Amino acid sequence: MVAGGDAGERVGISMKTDELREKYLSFFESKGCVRRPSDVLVPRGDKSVLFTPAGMNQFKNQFLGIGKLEFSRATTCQKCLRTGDIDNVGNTAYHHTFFEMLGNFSFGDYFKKEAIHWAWEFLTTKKWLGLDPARLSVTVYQDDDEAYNIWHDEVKVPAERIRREGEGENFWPASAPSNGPDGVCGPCSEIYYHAPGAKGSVEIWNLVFTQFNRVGDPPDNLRPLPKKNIDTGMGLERTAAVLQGVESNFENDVLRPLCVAAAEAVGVDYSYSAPHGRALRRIADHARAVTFCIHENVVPDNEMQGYVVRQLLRRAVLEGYLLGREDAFLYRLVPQIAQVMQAPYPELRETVERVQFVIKAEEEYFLRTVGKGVRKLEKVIETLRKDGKNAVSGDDAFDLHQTDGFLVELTEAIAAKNNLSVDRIRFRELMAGHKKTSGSDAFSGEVMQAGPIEAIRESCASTEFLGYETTQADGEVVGIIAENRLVDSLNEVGHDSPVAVVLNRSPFYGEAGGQVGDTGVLEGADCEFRVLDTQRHTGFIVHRGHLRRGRLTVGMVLNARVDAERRAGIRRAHSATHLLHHALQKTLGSHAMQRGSKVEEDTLRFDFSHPKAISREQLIEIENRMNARVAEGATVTAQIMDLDDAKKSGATALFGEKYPDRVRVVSMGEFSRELCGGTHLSNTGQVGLCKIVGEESVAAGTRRITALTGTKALEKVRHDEQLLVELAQIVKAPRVDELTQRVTSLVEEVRTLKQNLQKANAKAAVGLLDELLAKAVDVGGVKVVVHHGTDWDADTMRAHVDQLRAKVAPLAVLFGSGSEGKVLLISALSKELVDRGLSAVDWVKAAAKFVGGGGGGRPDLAQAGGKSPEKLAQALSEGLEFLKGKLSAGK
RNA sequence: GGGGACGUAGCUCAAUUGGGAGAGCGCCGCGUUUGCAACGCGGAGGUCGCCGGUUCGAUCCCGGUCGUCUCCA
Repeated sequence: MVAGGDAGERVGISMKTDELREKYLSFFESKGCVRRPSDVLVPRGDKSVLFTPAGMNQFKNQFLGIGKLEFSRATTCQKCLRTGDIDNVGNTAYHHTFFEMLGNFSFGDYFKKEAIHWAWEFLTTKKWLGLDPARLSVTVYQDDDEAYNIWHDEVKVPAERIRREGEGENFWPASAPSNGPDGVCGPCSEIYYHAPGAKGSVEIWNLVFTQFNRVGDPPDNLRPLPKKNIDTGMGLERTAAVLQGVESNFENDVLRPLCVAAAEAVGVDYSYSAPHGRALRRIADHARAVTFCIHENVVPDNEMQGYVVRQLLRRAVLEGYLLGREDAFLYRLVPQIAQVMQAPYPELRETVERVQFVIKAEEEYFLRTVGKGVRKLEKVIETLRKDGKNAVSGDDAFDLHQTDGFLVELTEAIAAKNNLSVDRIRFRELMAGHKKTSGSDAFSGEVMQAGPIEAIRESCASTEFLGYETTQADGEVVGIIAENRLVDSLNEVGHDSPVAVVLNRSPFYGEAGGQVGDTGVLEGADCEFRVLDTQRHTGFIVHRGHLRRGRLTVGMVLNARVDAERRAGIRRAHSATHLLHHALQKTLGSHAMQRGSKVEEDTLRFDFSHPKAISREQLIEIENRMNARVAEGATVTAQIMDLDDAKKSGATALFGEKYPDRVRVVSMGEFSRELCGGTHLSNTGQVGLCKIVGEESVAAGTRRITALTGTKALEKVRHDEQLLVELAQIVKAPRVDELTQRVTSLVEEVRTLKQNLQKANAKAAVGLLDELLAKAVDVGGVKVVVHHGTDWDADTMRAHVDQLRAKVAPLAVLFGSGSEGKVLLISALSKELVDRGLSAVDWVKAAAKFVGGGGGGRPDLAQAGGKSPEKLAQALSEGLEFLKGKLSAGK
C-alpha cells in the first residue's frame, strides 16, 4: 500500500495526519502562540473572498492593526477551499480543492529570525518531525539577505541548498513589487523536502515576512512597516504524505480511505495507478469539499459560493456517471468523510444526515438535468447522422453547456459512444467569448487596506452598546464620515448621500444576526441628526443618516434616541423568531435548523432546512405552538458566557457561523436557548399575537416562513376580515359564512348559462345554415355562400363554415361582420376547390382590400380584418365577383 | 453582477414562414373485461406566466416584468 523507498528510513518518521496536526499546534503553543480554532470555510463578513483561501484569512484585521489585539502570536490548522487548480485535482499528487493549512502567525511580534529557527526546529528535532536535515533545502527572495543569512549562518544550511528566487516565486503577493497591488506585502522563504527514493523535492512550508507597505510603482515603492508580521503555511496533506513516505497526498491516511470509499460507492476497485484512479481521487476530493460546505449551510445554488458547491458536486457526480454509475452515489461518502475528519472537526458527525440529504437531492436533480440534456443531444446526433456528419459542432456543445448545464466532457462521452467527436476548438472559442461578455467587475476583491473608520480607532477603541438596557443615552461623537472621508465637522444640511456618525457609546442596534439596524435621532444643543440606518463595523456602531439642523462636530455630546416604537416591534419579531424556531423543531423535527433570518418591525422571515412544503395542518400546529408560548408568558433572559459553556448548556448555534469566545445566550422559559446578540422582549407574552402569513421554498431543501407580530399581525387579520366583507357584498352573500356557498352557485350558474347559450346558438344555426344554402349562388356547380353576419366572432364563423362544408361540396364561403370600426372576414373553400388551385387566402385578401385591411391563413380557411365597417357590403360583393372570376378562369 | 434558455390541461411535453390550441399519462361517466401500467367509447379540465407594443389579427414577433433552469464571474 505504501509506495517504494527505503523502508528502514521511513519507519522512524511515519506519522498519522491527526498526529502531525496536533504536534504542529502544540509546538507553536510552546513558542507562545495562541491556538485558535479554524475559521469557518465560508467567511460571511469578508466580501473579498468566496471561501477561506489560506490560514491568514481570519487574521486580516490583526495584520492591518484593526480592532483590539488580544494576542500577538497565534497558530491554527485552517480548512481552506480553492478551485483555481481544479482541473489538476486527481491528476497531480498535490492538488486539492479542500485542504488544511497549518500556520503560525505574528502580529508585530516575533519576526524572521524566530520564524525560521522554529520552522527548522519543528522539522528536524526528533521530538517533533525528526526529518533528516540533509533532505531539506530552502529558497529566499533574491534581495532578502536577512533571511539568507539566518538560514546560512545561524541554521547552518549549506549554500548549495539555499536558492534565491525572484518576486514571481518568493514574494507575497506574487510579483507585488512590480505589479502591485498596493498594501502590505513581503518576501517569502520556502522549505523543500527531498523524500527518499523520490525524483525531486516538494515544497512543504512557506514563510511570508510581511514587512513592507507598497505605495505606487517602482522604484522606492516598498516602505518598511512599523509593525512587521509573520504569516506561514504548511500544507497538512502534503506534509503527511511526505512523512508517510507515500507518493501522493491521495495515498495518505486520510485521503486514501476516501478514494477507496469512492470506489465502493461507484462500484469499482480503487488502485492509485488504475485508469479510473484519477476519477476516484477527484470524487474523493470534491466530496470532502462539498461535505464541509454543506455542513456550514452553504448549499448548491446558482450563484456565488453555492454555485461553486454545485459545480464541485456535479463534477464529482459526472466522474461517477462516466464510470457507469447512473444513480446518486456521492452522498454515501459523507459518513466516511465525517469519520476520517472527526479528530479536528467532531461537529461534522452531527450533520451527516442533513448533508447526505442535500447531496442526494442535488445528485438526483443533476441526473434529471442530465437526462434532459441527453434527450436534446440525441436529437442533435440524429440530425448529424442524417446529414452524414461525424462531429458534434462546438455551437451545439456550447448550447448544451450553457443552457442545460451539460458539461462538455459528458457531451464528448456520449458522442464517442455514437462514434462522433466534438468540436472542442469551437467550443473553447465560444466559452472564451461567453466569459468575456458575461464577466463583470462586481467581484473585484478589495485589497487589504484600512478604511476611514479605522482612523477613528486612534481616539476610541470601540462603541459601547447600551441598547439592551435602554433606547436613549448620551454619547460623544468620535468620528464623522462623509463621502467616504473622515471629517471634523459637518454643517451642510441635506447632504445627498448619507453621512455616518460614530459615537463612543450608543443605544442604537447595528444590523447583525438578521436583525435590522435601528432608526432614530441624535440631538445636541443646537443640532439634529436623523438616523436612517445603523450598521456595525469592527466594534463601532455606525449611525447613517442626514443632518437636519445645525452643525455636528467631533467631540460633541449628543442625546441618542432610538425610535422606540419601531424597536419594540423589532423586539416582538425577534423573540417570535426564537419561538418559531422552537415550534419548527417540535413540529417538524430536529432537522429543521435555522438557515437565516430577517427581523424587522413586527415582521420576520425565517429560513430553515426542510425537504418539502409544509402542509396546512403543520403550519397551524406551528402557529398554535408559538402562540401557546406567547400565552404562557415565559420569562426571557440573556446572559454572557464562554462559547464552550454555552454549547454545553445546549444552546442552539449555527454551523458555519463564527462566534466570539464570549457569547450572549438568550433563553425563554425552559424551552428555548439560543446564541443571539439581538434585542428581545422580557416576556414572551409581549409578542401579543404571532401570525404566519407565508410559506415558500427558497432553495432545494430550504423553506421560508414569513410571520407578523403585534400590531402588524392584528392589522393583517383585520385586513383579511375586511376583504371577506367586501367580497360578500359584491357577490351579495348575506353573511361572510355563506361566501363559499354563494360563489360556488355563481360559478355553477355561469357554467350552465354558457352551455345554454351554446345550445341556443347551435339551434339557431341549423335554420340559418339552410337559409344560407338556399341563398347560395351557383357558379359552375360550385355553391358560393356570401353572408354578412351580425356580431359574429371568428369562432362563430368557423363553426358555421365547418357545418356548411359538412353539408355541401364543392363549396366556397365568405363571411363578414363589422362593429365599431372593426371588420372581420373569413373565407373558406371545400377540399375540391383547394385541389383545383384556389386559395381562401387570396380570396379573403381581395375582399379585405375594400375595408382597409389585410389577412391570411390556410388555403382552405383564411381570416382577415379591416377598419371600415361601412364598406363591408361592398367588400362582400367584390369578393363574390373575385371568386366568380377565379372560378370561370379556372375552367 | 452579466450571458443563454424555458414558462401551454392536474403531470410530462408537442404545435413554423403570425391565421381554428393538441398528444400521452392522470381525472369523471358508460360499456367490455375481471391477473400485474387492461381495453373501447364519451366527457370535464386552458387568462398559452403577467403587462405593454407592432398587426386587420399575437401562444408565436418586439419591449418590460415575474418565476424556473443554466452558464460565466
